[in-house]
Amino acid sequence: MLHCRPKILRYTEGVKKARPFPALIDVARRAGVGAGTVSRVINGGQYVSKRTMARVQEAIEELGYQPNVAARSLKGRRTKTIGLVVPSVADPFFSVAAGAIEAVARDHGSPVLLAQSENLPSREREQITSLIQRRIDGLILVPCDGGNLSLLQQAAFPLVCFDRPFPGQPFATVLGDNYGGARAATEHLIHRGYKRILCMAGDGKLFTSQQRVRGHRDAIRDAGLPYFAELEVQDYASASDALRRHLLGKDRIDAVFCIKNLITMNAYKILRELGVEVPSSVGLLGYDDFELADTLDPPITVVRQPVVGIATRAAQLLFDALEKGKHPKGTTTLKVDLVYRGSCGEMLASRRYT
Amino acid sequence: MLHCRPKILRYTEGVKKARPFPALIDVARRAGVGAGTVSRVINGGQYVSKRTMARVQEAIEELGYQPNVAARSLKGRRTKTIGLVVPSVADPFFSVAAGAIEAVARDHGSPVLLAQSENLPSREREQITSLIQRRIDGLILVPCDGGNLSLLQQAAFPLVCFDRPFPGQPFATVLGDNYGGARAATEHLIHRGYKRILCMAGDGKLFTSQQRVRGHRDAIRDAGLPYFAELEVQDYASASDALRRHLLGKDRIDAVFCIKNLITMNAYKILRELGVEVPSSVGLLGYDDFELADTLDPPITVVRQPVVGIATRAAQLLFDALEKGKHPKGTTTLKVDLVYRGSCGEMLASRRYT
DNA sequence: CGTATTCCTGGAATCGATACCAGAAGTGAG
DNA sequence: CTCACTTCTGGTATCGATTCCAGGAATACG
Repeated sequence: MLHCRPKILRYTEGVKKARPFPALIDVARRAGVGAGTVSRVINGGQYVSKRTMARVQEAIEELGYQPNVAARSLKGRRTKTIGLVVPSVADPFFSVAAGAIEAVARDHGSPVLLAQSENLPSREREQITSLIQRRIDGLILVPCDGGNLSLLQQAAFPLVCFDRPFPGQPFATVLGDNYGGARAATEHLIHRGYKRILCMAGDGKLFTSQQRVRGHRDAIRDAGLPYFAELEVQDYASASDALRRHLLGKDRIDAVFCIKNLITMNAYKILRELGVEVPSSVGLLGYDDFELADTLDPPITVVRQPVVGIATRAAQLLFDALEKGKHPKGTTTLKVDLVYRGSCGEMLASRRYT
Repeated sequence: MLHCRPKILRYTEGVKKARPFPALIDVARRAGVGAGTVSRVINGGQYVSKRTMARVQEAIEELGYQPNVAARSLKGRRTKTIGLVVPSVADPFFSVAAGAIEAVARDHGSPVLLAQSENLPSREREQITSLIQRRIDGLILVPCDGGNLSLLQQAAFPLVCFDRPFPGQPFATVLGDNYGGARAATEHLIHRGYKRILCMAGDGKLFTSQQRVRGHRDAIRDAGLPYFAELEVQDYASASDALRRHLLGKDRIDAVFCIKNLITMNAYKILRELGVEVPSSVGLLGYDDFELADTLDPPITVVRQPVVGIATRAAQLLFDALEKGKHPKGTTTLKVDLVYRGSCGEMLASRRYT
């Protein structure tokens, strides 16, 4: 049943255009075999005789052949590449996370396409679009906006979020226990006798901030302490001024709870600058551990998130989806540690907050 | 001269396999036009009537069409993607650099394929191979080994190195002035009256370490001070012990010059732990600025590299090569600043080292 | 009105790897 | 030696977008 097969000259032997890389067909010609055979050798070598295999491998070697992933993924619908969208890789939290994710991805043979959203919805959209056009197999996302839902649903690749959930949507998500961590932190401050605690929340629109503020608030309420709205600072711009004001004016605060890395460091600077005694006149507690937190004077008590754990888990969930087909749903919340140092009273051993 | 063109049914209209994304041909059919026309609309729309254009754009909208970059780059030999290989993104220096590079790349419409080498030659090779197979348009590399030269030469895409040069090969390179920075640093220490300076060099095999050690050594020699080999510590493992020994034994040192971020922080910790008075009994000077360096007690004098400047320059060189075809060669060395704080004598204004 | 020019358009070959199919070659049993 | 197999091989359609080419439509110009 041979139907008319017109002989089409596909790979013009005569005119060799200067190609940057040799293609599979070049290997085939050099080894004197067909294209299919070379492909078989590359992919495991089932149904190829030892002799042929050796000849092909020699040709691959000689030409320095490198398979073209673009062509491969065009046919096979797998790019073996995952996407990662974070607000900013310069942020220590996300840079450590990105490093961990790259490590997992590499172990699975997939490089990472890195994109930064800067917490801007429009930027996030651009970046996701760009990744979709590159047909990534899966995406790890720190979402900053719910507006890209339709984009992602249409794309239909596995998606795992970390650090923040996708607003209003049950994608697989890996979080630190923001509420619990903040609550434990504030309870610790209260237990230490601090009563008027300034909560420096950074960007109040962010999920993590909101959760931590909530934990803080609940701890205050449950301890029966009065709640003061003016003791929650929800933006970066006015944070330093607010802290100074509350340290110097009347109704002075006696503790500061900082909800993020850089805020803690900034608060520490200001406390030093004003010559405030820590922890005796004002207590300081930060969210996120940082290099030197244990060396400052006094060492800073912090809530420590398992950054690598969170990122690694997210990556593993993604590859489970890709390789074992088990689509992850639901939220994984990882425990955080309260690391007692000296900035809100005497030092104790670290304790895992459950 | 129409030669026999057999009618081949390429895009089987009948059986529609469930494709994750609509293809260009789907848009074409929906709009009732040919494939070429859709392609023209997507790419600028030269030679397309307004009516057709509108119809096609409508179809694109309705289907949520996203061009497939793999197919595009297969034909066009441009992936619009660049590669970035750094030792580790978790390292603050490289994470800031990666952020800056991503920002430049994004402005040029190219996402970044991120790979970590962990300073391992074999790992570096794997990562570069992987990037080559993805046919990146260009590569930004922090080389850790010269063994991959042939690989990169064959690949023949533009390559820019930063932080370190490619061993023995004149690829385009952007560096901080390691020699000059270290020399100025040590001169400053000497000028302040310190005479017996411990140089903590981290991994002595790294280019940056070697250059900085050289600058340090030359400064010592030119000042007429005696040179002691035992005052150069060339590995991480023994660094802490060495420092402790030299602080406590006989022939005590009177200053420490740390060649990298984390080493400086570590040295500071040890100095505090031993209760050593800084700067009165021992001076401390670090390479690379870091958060809190200005807040420690005393604030740490450091050599500050223009990290963002270095990374941005590297990225710009790459895109100049890609877009304007001007192949960059040669080394760009950026100036570094000596930031006078208090850890080796009284504070002065910062000075740019020329 | 005919011809030259420009503007638009559809269709096929192409990029490089894979998957499938048909058939050749080799093996073993009867 | 034949038949039924398994093993091995070459050839080509296919993925999706671009880039040609040929030719139709529309306009301009003599």
